[in-house]
Amino acid sequence: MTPSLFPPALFAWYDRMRRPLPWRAPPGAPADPYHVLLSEIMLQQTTVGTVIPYFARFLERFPTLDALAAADETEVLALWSGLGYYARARNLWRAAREIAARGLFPRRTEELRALPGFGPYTAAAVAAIAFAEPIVPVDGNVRRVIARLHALDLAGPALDRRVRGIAEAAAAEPLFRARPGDGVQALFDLGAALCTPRAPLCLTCPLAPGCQARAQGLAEALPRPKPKLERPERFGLHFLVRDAEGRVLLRRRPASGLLGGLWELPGAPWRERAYRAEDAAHHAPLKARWRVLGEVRHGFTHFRLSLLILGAELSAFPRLGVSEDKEKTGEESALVPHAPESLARLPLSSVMRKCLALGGRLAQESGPAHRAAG
DNA sequence: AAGGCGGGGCC
DNA sequence: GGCCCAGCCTT
Repeated sequence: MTPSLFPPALFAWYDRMRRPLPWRAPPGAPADPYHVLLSEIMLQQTTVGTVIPYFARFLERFPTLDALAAADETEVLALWSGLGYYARARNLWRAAREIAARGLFPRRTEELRALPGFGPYTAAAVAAIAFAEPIVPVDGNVRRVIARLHALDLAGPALDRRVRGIAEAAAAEPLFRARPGDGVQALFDLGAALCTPRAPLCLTCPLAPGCQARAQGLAEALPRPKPKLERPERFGLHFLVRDAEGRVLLRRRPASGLLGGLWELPGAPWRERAYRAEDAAHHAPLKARWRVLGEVRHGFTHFRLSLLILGAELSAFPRLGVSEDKEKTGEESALVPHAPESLARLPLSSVMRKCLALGGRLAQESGPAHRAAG
């Protein structure tokens, strides 16, 4: 007897417990496709609590999909600053432009899948939530719920294949076909509130009666965690230099790759060996009396980063930006002075905002320049 | 199939 | 500290 993914108890629980998230329409009302699209892109590998303030700011600045499509890519990237996975911002902007140019919002999974940044999950989620297509998007929540409901003691691609098959079969269940958007969001809420990765609250779970992992005492043990990959340490050396007006020298990273298109403090390439303050002479963007401002640590998905930050104050910047556009030649992009009040509207990563926060120490303590790190 | 791609909240 | 999150893309 295969358990149902969408029993009546699930909808009853959802109708009582559903989270009033800002992109959700009131019960019974149709969801705004633009709101659903925007939230789903933001929610990729990102928690609800993190997304909510970003979602609000985006809607305030870009109330409609057409407004987003008409914006500059850089402004979208700036509004995305701190949210991470910045390719999402570019893809979101490109997707909005494609939809606006076409004049019709794609409604089916197949059409949504063609938009940039729309993989199998996001396409299915938008189709189900915004357009009531009976398809079950498989995210981390759904994978966990299904793995437990069917006691799938698998991992990796094998688990994904089984889960996908079960999700496709579940899409045929009558209760789900009557309320596809509520059905998938019920699974999300279930995964967030009850069927949690650790310490699941099976006692009040509407799926508990049919849950095979629960019956076998395996609920918390499934799904099996992926083997952990090691995170190597990398080191950088960056320079925070200000002129008398408080302007900071920044450069733009290449448009693709890590932190693509974001501004950063000039510095030396990130490497496996630590830098010392003495390396300033070789890597500094200009001649100055550099002081150690501090060390900034930051964790990325696949490596840890430790940045040594040197600072200096100049009365005025020397002539900068010899070449207008060096990016095509593969060289570093030009240094550009930025006023402090403009930083909030600039595409900046969280790690660089940490570095800039050390700038407060520039104005203080007028002691002698440090000669060494640590 | 595997790895690059952010960041923060939680235990 | 490690783990996980409403994943996608490239190789």
